[in-house]
Amino acid sequence: MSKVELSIRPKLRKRERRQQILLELRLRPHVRISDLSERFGVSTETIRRDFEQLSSDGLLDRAHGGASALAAGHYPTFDERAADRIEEREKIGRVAANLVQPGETLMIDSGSTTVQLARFLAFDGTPCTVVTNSFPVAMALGQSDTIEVIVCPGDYLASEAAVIGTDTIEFLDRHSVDRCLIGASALSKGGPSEAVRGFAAIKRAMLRRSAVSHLLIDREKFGRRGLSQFGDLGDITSVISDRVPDDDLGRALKGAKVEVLVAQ
Amino acid sequence: MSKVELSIRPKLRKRERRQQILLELRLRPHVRISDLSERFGVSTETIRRDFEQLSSDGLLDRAHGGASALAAGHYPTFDERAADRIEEREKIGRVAANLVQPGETLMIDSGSTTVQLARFLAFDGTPCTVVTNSFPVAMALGQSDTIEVIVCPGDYLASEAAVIGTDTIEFLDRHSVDRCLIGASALSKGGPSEAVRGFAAIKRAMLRRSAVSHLLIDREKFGRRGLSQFGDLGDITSVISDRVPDDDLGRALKGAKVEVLVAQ
DNA sequence: GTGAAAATGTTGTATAATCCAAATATTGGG
DNA sequence: CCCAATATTTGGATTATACAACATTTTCAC
Repeated sequence: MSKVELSIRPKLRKRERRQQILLELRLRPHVRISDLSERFGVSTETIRRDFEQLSSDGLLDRAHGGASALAAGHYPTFDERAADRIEEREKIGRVAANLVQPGETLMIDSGSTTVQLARFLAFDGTPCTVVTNSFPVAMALGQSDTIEVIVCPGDYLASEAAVIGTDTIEFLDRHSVDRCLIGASALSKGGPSEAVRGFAAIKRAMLRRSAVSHLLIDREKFGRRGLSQFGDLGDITSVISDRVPDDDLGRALKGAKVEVLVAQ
Repeated sequence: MSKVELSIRPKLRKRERRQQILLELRLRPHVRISDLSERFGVSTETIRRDFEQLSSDGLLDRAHGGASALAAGHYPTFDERAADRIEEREKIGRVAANLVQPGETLMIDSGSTTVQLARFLAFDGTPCTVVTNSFPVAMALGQSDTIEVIVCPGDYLASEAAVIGTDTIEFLDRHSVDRCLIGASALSKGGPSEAVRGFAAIKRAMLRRSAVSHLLIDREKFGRRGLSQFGDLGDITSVISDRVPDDDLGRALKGAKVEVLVAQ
């Protein structure tokens, strides 16, 4: 009777080498195949196979000639996000950035569309003060020296590179701003909703603390429903998207007197 | 008489693109030339030329087919380009990570050495709770699911990717931890000091709120004095460095009963 | 406008990395 | 010790990238 050792201990040499690769990637963002093969004294094919498996195990990202550590947050790589998809988000972000008047105070939440907004805001250099719970948003805005960025406290959520929790909510509740610009996982007649655990409360707080509220959302999310609703249509001043909502949702928005801005 | 405008405004398009590249590298560790050229709608040669300059400015690392973020933790600004001495910092970080006991609460401040510490802590997976004002530290720790990361609020300082200010100090003062692990710009007989504006107050608060204090500092900084001193030798439990301090400083440390740990 | 300078694009060639398949070496169980 | 399974190496065809030289476009001061 053969033991299950075969699967329990799938050979030490290979395992050890792959562990070393992962360790290396913790310390440097990128390793080259040629360097590793030289260092371990194995052929490049072997390293390539290691990369292949580690990559399919989701432990690293492949690159031509090497491999890199996984992105800190939940940012899809270039190949994942379709070229047209990011274009839509850029358009939405640009339109949203144009809404901001010099000297205003803002709240911006976490999300791939709001990061685009942040990039345009930073590029335009519109002087303003922004409160955010998102690392990428803060970093994008930080490139402009005319924008003051205030970061919320909270529990760090690595998958989204943002902070959440009661500290975050309390902090938001101590501030008041002219506008908030937030994303959502879905928008239906009932209102906007969010799939990421912990984000709904953040968005609710931002809606509560700002005079004007903009929802940045692409067409894909129309009509859907996320895990938890964080407001109803009446809470939103305007929706910014890449397409006009269909009749059903469109009527509901009109009924709730929500302005609809379509990018391009 | 020609104005100096030529150097003042070296074209916007290129500058913007390069900033986008750097931002992208903050969000993910590696970018490909092909992806960037497609995204910006420029030829691969242009991106290659961007990489070349950014690399010679010490802002990124080149790789075959792309570029990766610098191994050092804090994001270098245009004026500074000291990217080496990584090995020493890694050693110091490893030693510091070994000091942490499972279940402890920590405060970790911003700095290139403390980021190395964070990487080792995350790699070891030592279960603990960390309060930090540094984005890179939070992101590094976030890779481990055994570490709870609490981020401080505050004004975002882009050059260091960290938050500072009264919100940060107040937040720190509402917490108490077992250990703090902090860096410094300099260490002299008079005590540790810091060159970055706004950081001294953070470090002072962390020293105040923790039972045990470790100073992570490489040999280059011995005997120097930074802009503002943030404590005296007696405030420090131990110094972790890559070399024993010289006689003068060494005696002072011994007199103040500061333990000295030397990495390798 | 106009011309010079900078930035970008294009092309061709050298170099490097990938892929594939077959041969060889290594490992662990019996 | 041998066998079978798995790793690893090797070589050559294919593809991607690097680099340099030159052509083109854009920018901006005049």
